[in-house]
Amino acid sequence: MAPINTRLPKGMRDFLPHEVLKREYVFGVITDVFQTFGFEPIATPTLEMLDTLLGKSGEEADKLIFHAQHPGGKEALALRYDLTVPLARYVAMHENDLSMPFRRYHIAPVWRGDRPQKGRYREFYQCDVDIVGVASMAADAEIVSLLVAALRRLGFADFTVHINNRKLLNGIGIYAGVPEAQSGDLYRSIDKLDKIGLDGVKKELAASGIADDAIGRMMDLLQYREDGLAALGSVRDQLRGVPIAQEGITEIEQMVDYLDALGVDQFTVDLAMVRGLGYYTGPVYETMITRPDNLGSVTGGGRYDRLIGLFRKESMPTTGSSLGIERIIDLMDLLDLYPAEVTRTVVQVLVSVFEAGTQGASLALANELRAAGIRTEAYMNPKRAIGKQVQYADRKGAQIVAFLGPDEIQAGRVKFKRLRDGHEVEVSRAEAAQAVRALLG
RNA sequence: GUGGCUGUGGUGCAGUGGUUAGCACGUCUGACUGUGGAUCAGAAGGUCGAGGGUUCAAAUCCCUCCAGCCACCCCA
Repeated sequence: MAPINTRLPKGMRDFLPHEVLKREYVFGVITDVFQTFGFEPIATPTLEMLDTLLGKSGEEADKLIFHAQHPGGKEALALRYDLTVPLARYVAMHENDLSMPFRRYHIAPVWRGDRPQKGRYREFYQCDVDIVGVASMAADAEIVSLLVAALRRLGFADFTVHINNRKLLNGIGIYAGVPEAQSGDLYRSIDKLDKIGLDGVKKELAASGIADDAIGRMMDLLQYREDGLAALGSVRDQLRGVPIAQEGITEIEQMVDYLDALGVDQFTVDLAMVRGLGYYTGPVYETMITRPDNLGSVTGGGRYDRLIGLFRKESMPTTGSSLGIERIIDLMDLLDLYPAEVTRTVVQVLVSVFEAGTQGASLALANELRAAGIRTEAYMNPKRAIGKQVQYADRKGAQIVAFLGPDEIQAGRVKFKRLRDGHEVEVSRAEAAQAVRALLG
């Protein structure tokens, strides 16, 4: 009989034990940083009503939403596309039970019917942190500060948070005279500045049918981009007659002040950074790893003061970011950032078994070690040669093997061998757990 | 949705028209009935991604489809 073939849905993966252990380590570090900053955990269903998700993140996003229909189902359901839109729904639904401002984090899988490629999957985890109910740029600065802290805690050193502001971008569009309908094309082209250069942007804008004089004015502004923070003064002068741009610039300046207060300096003001999602209204930020530079951004977020307003009468100012955990994990491997205590197996001690008659004694020893909080596996097949049992322990990455043969049992003792260096000790049963701890060092 | 590359035992590969498709690693058994990454001997494991075509003959050439990877679009 032909076995059933084993393929997985496109863009979805299985994880081996050692991979899960690494992922859990990353989740753990990030969770710890989130909590240190005073954020609370929440959870929401993987499925939402389709209407909850549609039309929130932009047309492109709608096309990538996974529809999830039960054969007899009457209501249209979908797998969540991100954790931000569910948050907006959640806040509107539970506002009675939440104290404002509400700071929450959420680590969970999301689904996108995207075409997979490097660092990109159809099912992947996002780690979101958001502050609901604070209009001040202090909230935005705190989010950025948190992102920097989390990345540093994971061991990243070479990265930069790029900061821009949607109001400023809008203002630039207005100043250049680009019609509202074409602002999407405009932003998209600007965002590619790094990839295609000023000339490339110019060509793309022309191809989108944007007027030459508008392009010229755009180019004048984008030239300041290199100056980062220092560009703001020139841009402010240039955009003197555009109130929305002035507002955006003021927001950036305030944010920068707060970042200084928080001791954050790993950021840059980047006039050409645009975030694709449709709901952003103010500051936007995105982190680029600067050393290996092929995996794209590793965090992305911004302020979306109007999103919650789609789910209740009045909106609430909200800002937050998502950490792209999958890319972070890929990079952790690439840069070898895992500490030694992240091991390939959960097992610290493998208790070997010599013969059928001593299996009970081996189990009893395992039980004692477990009671002392040591992660212990008892080998189950007494017929298997001891050498093979040691080999098994070594292959799977266990650190210590316990030997408990007739001689030791007779003497009330036990022998432990540390596989890393072959070092062996023999101790009384009463000292077993202590000896293991010493060997684990 | 568009384009490029790839598809041979569990994994990584060789084999570019000619007898029963090879190799390495892994797995299993034994030499070794109280101790690991070694050595030796042996074994299991493949409808060569699928279907069609060309040919006396196809893993090899042609067509279609499927899948994977990479890039674009977009995004974490």
